[in-house]
Amino acid sequence: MTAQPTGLREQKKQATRAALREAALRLAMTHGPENVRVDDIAEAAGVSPRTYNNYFSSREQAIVAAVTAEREARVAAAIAARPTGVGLADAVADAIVEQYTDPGEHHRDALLMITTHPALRAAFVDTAGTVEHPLADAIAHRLGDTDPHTARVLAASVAAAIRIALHQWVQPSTASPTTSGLVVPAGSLPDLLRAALAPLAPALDAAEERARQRSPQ
Amino acid sequence: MTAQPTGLREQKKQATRAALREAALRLAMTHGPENVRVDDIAEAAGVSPRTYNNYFSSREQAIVAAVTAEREARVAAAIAARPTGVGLADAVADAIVEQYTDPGEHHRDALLMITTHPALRAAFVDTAGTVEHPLADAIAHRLGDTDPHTARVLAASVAAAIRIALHQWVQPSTASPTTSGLVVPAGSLPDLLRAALAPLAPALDAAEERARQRSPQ
DNA sequence: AAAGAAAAGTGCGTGCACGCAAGTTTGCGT
DNA sequence: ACGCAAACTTGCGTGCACGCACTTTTCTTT
Repeated sequence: MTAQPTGLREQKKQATRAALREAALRLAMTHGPENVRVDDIAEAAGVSPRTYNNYFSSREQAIVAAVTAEREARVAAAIAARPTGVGLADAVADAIVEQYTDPGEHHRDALLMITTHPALRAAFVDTAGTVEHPLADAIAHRLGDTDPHTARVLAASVAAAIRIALHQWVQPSTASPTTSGLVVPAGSLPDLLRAALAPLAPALDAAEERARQRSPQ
Repeated sequence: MTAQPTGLREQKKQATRAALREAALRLAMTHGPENVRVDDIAEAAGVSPRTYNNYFSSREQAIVAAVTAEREARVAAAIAARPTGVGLADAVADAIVEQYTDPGEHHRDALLMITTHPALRAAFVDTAGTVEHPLADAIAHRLGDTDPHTARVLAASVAAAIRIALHQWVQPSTASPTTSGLVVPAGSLPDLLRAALAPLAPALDAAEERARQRSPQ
């Protein structure tokens, strides 16, 4: 699915993209994000500044992309990989948690830099929106490819939930005890993700149920 | 709620904001959006270009704001106004449809301009995100103000659904018949909104049910 | 293999977003 | 009424995003 033009052209494009985001991260780590201009990144990656802008529409995006690279596609693949027996809500939650838990390994210090710089934080949180389209495809396929509209709404909602979880995660923990007394002190990302996705479970399962009724067996 | 600093200061601020967005719309309508610079808008509104940027962070935002002004607050108020008897999902859907149906009246030609210019279209669709915070407050209040996290996720999901509906609405109608044969040919905005919100109804109602169980009566 | 189409890279120019450090207005306490 | 502190406005400078036209590279067709 989603046919790949697997040519030399696409290869080079991905190579350029990777070179750009890695150069961006490396320079940001060494000199600090404020002291890196796009010209520097472009030069380090061996392309013109204009080409840089053909790949990333903001400086922060390039830096953050080095940490979140390809995550979107992996999420979609992970959902597709879940056995059809498990419910849609669980399949989505498990796949997302799986893909969002690990990746900080090699980039632990990079994540620290991101969380300490507001502009990078915003860009990082915004990466949640990137999963929307792959996610919509994955959900639609799982719902039997009838009514892609529902899948799209659900995917957008899931993306929004992810965004909220990321937002809470990178927040400098303003653990303000509300009147209810119940405070979630910015826990681990997996917990935040599951907590954010939980309210959507009824919608996901209901959609699955409707799809099942429509095409029985 | 949401105390207003009701001073002369706030008054002037709102006046400036209104002057800016109306100037932006007027100039865009007469000269075309491409031929309007922020300096022109600022001059027409009687402020400096720098002040303009204190109110709007993009040129398109100012133009679009003239059409979508205050809609967010009105949505929140409309939800609060629904009787507590009606279910949360219906309350939200009704309030949103109510606030998104009418407003094009005085701005019919403005909307035509927006839909015909890609940059304005994007800005217009992005206004959906603005309702998120007021919406979260309204939903949280309706859920009894316990666990604001759920309300936030639901609000973000609703905002995402609105965004999708707006996107479909302003789309130049690529009515591609899918394999299922069932095609929604970019209908009226109320219909699109209800269709986009429908998949979220189970989640909204489930949250309401949980809130009811938690604090019975 | 050669030519033509398609797509990616590049240089340039323009308008813009935004940090910063003033200057100006509003609000509040006494 | 006075004056101080906070909020809003403004000018300036810097780096940036992006449209456009053009060159270079890759893919396709014959």
